[in-house]
Amino acid sequence: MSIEKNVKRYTITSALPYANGPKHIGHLAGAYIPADVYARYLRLKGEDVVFVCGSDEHGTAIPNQAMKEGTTSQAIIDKYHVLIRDCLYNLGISFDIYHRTSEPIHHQTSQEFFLNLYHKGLMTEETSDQYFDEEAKTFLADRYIIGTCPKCGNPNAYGDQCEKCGSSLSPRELINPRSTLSGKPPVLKPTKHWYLPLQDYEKWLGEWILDSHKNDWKTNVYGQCKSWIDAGLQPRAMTRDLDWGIKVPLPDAEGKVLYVWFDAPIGYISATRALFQELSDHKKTFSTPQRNFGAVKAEDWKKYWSDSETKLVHFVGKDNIVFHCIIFPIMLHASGEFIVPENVPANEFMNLEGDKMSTSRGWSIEMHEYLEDFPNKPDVLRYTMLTNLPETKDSEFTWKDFQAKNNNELVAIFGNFVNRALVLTQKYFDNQVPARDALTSLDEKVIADLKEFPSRIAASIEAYRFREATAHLMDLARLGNKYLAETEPWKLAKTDMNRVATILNIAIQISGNLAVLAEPFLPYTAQKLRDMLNLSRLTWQQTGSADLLSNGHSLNEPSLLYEKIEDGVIETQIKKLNDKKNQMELASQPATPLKPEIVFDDFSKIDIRIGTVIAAEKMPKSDKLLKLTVDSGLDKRTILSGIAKHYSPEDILGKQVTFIANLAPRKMMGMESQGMILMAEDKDGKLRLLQPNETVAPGSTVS
RNA sequence: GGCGCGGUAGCUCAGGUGGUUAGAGCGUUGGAUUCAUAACCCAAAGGUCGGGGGUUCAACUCCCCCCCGCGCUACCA
Repeated sequence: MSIEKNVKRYTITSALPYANGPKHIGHLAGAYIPADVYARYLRLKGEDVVFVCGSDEHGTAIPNQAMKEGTTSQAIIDKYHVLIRDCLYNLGISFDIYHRTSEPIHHQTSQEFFLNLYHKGLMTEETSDQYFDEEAKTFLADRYIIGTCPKCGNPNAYGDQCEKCGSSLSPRELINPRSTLSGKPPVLKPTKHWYLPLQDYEKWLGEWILDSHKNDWKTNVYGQCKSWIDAGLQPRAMTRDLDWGIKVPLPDAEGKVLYVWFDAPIGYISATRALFQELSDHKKTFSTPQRNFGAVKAEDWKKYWSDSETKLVHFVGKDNIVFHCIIFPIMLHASGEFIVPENVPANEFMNLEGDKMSTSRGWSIEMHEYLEDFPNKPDVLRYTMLTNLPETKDSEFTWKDFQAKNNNELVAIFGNFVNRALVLTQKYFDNQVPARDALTSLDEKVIADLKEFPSRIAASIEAYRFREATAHLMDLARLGNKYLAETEPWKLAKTDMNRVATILNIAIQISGNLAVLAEPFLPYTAQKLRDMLNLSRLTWQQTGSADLLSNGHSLNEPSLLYEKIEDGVIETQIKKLNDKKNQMELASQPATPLKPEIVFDDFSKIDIRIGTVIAAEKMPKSDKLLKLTVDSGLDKRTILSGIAKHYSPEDILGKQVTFIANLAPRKMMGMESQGMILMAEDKDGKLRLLQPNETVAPGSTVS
């Protein structure tokens, strides 16, 4: 059972975007929009909240991207930091600071964190043999080593993963490894690294998550954590041999940096620290304070990370659960100086038009693309995402839905109600808020209903049910439309202006409430509506009232809050999406690099033959393996082949196949495979049989 | 295969600890209306709650088995 703690302040974090490229809108669904709603809501309530984020700029993928773009790591992070930051701000994500992990204060914070654990004896040292490029004089990150995959024979498998068969590898498993830096085979050299013994904290995690957060964490998050904890944790290296990152602050650690997943979450702390540093210095290099923090001292950041009366909430996507629920909390807990998160309301993924979003495959809507194509419409995207957040399972974004949400809800319900109320007031009362006369029971009921909305919306937000909260907001506009439909003030205008005055007063009060209550969800709309109503910023506590705007208060000229989106615009986007994907497929897949040269003798050692599949069945307990019996001309042999995802046993039965006949037998899943079937791999990873043009006798050799 | 999360109206999704006729929005159909960006408002049609067992007076809700989707993980010599 979780203990309700007395919350004095909130620290809200959104996952740090990795600055190796643009980010698509799926990220918004997980980490940014829900966090922003939460933060804006708390600020409206007057809570003491900081909302921090920043670019994650370390790790091997940054230098990788630099190589791809033919530039430096620094240039990459500078470019994408600015791009991502500006997109997030333009979408209304109200960070108090958007920092970056390349800043000195973050290096310092991370190093202090590391040293603290080190000096407490909480890190273990281990020396192991790692690949070293003698020419480049550097240890090679897993990704920088290419070799033959021991599992599928792909000659260009990376040291951490074979992209052909998808298996995760360690560099030592590669056959004939070579460095991508020099092309030479690397040599093994001993290197020392520092590990965090995660397994020592299993008991603590069990108590903290499994016992005390069983009821208040989302089931997907809790289940994921339980799965990890039950499986047992392993020591995890917190350092790497790399020249891009934060130096390990120890004397014997030349050429070593902190593991990017060690330093990245510390970025939340550094960002908070930088925020208070800038506030106390009256500088705004990275900070964009969203409220008046008053006079603060640089050390005040500590309250947001150390005080038990602070509620820490991490907003992340499901890919980040393990880091934010297991590894980072262990770091925080082990340090003895920091609080651990109160909740990690991770969302699932948002798919796009029926397929997974992916920047690299071109199946995505990038944030900057949206902002270019739909300038001044950040709220439409926010609304569409909010109504369809993947809170309990993967959800789906479609352009048609985007159009429908805009046209049928934002325009037809929200915008229309406000417009009706304002236009009628302009028409009958010269843009002055009319005074209410005697109330009918309907009026009283509407006023009573209105009063319920703030607490209803608040309850949903506080339970991290943002989709539901958004629906409640729209229901308030519905209440307004219904009220006007039932009272028909345009008819009464001919007979009873006192009645019209009463009705429009109430309609205007509902609009005023919308202006405040919409702020967490639709900040640009809220601003525009406040301007129209000539209303200053109010607090959440003031809402629910039917006296937000006083009698005689002057309104400004009404204008439309939203505009319709025509079919053509949507068709253009769908076409653009498909074009982008097709273009990516052609462009993004460079031919795999050439293998080192061989001589004829090397080739002739391989006995390649044609055989016929005379029996085929699924390998029990395996998703990937097919057990084939092949008539090789010489014998009938068993060959296990990892093609189950591409061919069913019926597909392949009776087919001629090309196989390596003299490969040493190898046991897999307890069964011996006597050879290897050759396959062509298409760009999308599909495997296709390699067959002779016309049928040949089983056992025919290939040369 | 193991583990986790899902599988509810045409579509996108809600449905603490089992209990009257299973909900919302959109879409569809019909009605009403004209203040409003032909929008709003009312109503109806539409679901054997993935399939099969079981527990119970009673299950969408608990248990078991199976099928499908997603994620992690193991096996694609």
